[in-house]
Amino acid sequence: MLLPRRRTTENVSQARRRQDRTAVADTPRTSRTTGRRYGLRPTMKDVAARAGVGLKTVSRVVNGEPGVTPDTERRVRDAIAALGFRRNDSARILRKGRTASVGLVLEDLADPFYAPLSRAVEEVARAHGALLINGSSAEDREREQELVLALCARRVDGLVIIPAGDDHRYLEPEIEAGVATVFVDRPAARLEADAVLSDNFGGARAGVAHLIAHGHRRIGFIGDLPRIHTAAERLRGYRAAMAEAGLEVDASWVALGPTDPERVRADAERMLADRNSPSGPVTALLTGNNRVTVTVVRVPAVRERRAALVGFDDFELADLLTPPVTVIAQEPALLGRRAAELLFRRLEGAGDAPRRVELPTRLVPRGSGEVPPSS
Amino acid sequence: MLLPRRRTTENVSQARRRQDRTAVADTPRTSRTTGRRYGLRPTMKDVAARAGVGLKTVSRVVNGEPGVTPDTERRVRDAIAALGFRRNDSARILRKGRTASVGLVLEDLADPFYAPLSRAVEEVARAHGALLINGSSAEDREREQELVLALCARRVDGLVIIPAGDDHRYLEPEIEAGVATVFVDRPAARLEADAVLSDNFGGARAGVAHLIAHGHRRIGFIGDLPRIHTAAERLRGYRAAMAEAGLEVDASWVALGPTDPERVRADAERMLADRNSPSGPVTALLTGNNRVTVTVVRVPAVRERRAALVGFDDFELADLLTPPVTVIAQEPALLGRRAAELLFRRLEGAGDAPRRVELPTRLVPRGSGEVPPSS
DNA sequence: CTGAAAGCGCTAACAA
DNA sequence: TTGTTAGCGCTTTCAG
Repeated sequence: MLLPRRRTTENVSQARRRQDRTAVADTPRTSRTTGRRYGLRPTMKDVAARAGVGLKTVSRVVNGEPGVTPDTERRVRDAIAALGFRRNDSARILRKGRTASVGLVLEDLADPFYAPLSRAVEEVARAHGALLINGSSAEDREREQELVLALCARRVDGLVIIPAGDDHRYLEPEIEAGVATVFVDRPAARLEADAVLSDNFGGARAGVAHLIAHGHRRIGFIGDLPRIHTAAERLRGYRAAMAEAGLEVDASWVALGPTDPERVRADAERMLADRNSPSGPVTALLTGNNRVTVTVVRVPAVRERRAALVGFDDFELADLLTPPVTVIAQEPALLGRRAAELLFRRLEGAGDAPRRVELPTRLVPRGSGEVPPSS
Repeated sequence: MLLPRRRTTENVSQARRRQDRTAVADTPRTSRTTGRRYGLRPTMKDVAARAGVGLKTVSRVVNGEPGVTPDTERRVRDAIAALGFRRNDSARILRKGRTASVGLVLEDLADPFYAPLSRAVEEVARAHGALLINGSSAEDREREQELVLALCARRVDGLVIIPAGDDHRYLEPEIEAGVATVFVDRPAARLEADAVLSDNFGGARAGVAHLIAHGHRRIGFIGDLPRIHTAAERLRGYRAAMAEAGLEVDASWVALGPTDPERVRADAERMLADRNSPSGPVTALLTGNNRVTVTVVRVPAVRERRAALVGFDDFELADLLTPPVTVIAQEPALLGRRAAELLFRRLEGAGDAPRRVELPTRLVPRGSGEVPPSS
């Protein structure tokens, strides 16, 4: 060993010069202002050397552990400030095993429905001193799995997942290895795991019942891809309400698919004008989520109150549109908060059976859902 | 050393039993399905032992390095699958020095302006194989610093920051240590650093000039907190346009403050009805960001076209309101993309002087900004 | 109150 | 082609 023993005055540069002999020459840049080398970080050892104390003493000061005299502490703090030391959490994590971070996997960071959800998760994580690492699956199963496993390799303590995939058995070894996992908005597939969901079935059923109560008999449903749990549940709610009212559902009244505006608009216009349908065009629509709704509100028949509309999910400014949009409101922030709280309860050791939490939805009548059927 | 030397058949449980003698009893739970212990992860050493190969061979297989016979590789892969091994990236990061992750600090994950921005950053990060760690500052300087330093302790390779603070010198040691940093939406304060901004001054000036061109002389400005760079720049643009038209600005026409709806509504209504102002109430408003705008569109005078409105920032459904809202549009996704691209260019070694990129804004006339002044 | 030594799980360098 | 050794920077243990 060439390393000096203790209480030496070896500094960062000296220490690193040693290392440089073996290190890859990683574009060595130099600070224009201080002349200090870029990319070189002082370590606790450097701080210890500079302060003339042992390594462990520095560790104690950095972590606020007791048992350090004020004078020693001051010397250490001075050295830390002089060197610009910042603890390397990678090493800490490696040693401690816990990362104090949780992963969040959702479909699209920019979807206004998920924004409050992720903010809520972040708030809870922050309250527990954890960082949030997140990524979007873009509704792609492979990308979801890739992301989740990357987060597991980072050894996040826990995961909050809005699943895109339809088989989550790949998570079994991770969960067994101790990664707490909570699914939100949609349940896990082929895996027993905690889930926090909205009452999608009941919400959709209530929305359709509302339209029926306002005289509609021919009601269309435009929803998301059928493999998405929420889309399937809402369709089920739609069918249940129709059946309960003794109404048949014409196959042309149901359109599921991607939520891109062209597809949605085409389906809405077809349903509202369909002369080929045996029973004529629909007089009302239930839209399956906020992306679908904000497209359908642009359809002339809806704007001109020739067709009724109830949208799943509330959205900003819904009450200022013409007509104001009646919605089935979820509470995305609450979904996120409950999921994150459940996650941290698991991390604190709660080991009871996987739980399924279902949050109620709320019908908010604003006008578009109370438009009477046009003959 | 008690450790068996090589090609032993020691397995995870045996290895961990050793460890257990010293480990903190960390709520040892047991899987209900497999009986395997929770929280214990096989390591490369375990895999090597099981496959009957050396540690480095496992490393080669896991990292796709060449120089492993297909047969050996298969044995290693079998062992990996049997053990449910997943590489521990903490250790990898510690050794390699690079984390393949970037940090994003913004004001509020749920603000619709920042959502596309963060999505864009994520897309670019993903394209470069990096994970995104993010957090919100909630417009609080201390929380920003806390977050940024936590990310630095994690040794993120780079940072994209929407700053809330007014002094970023605390970042100097980090930047010198090699953390690439790009500010977006707002520049760094007291620090030379890359920044990607919108033309806030020019945008606001164009918006006010637009109102003046439509006959308005008494124009109010409702903006965000004056310490926020964008708010200050937009106010400056407002004043410039007024001055260029030879119009005096009454002190009561400018209101800066937090964007909570109560404050904003009160200011708007005061300005639009102010009989105390020497020159009478304003006939038009420039709102300083999307949060302010969505509150002001609810004010009766605006809805009834008794006052004109131009809003800074475009927002979803702006064109469907009554009247449709004229806006000065930024491109939040482009801001994010350019910032992230600049960041990765820095990470790839671009060492030229800090750059300041300014993106143009675009006036989108839709109706509310073309309302003539009411006498 | 303080510090030396061991080792977290991985990768880099160097043998064999 | 494969394996051995020496750390990465920290925390833990245990001895002063």
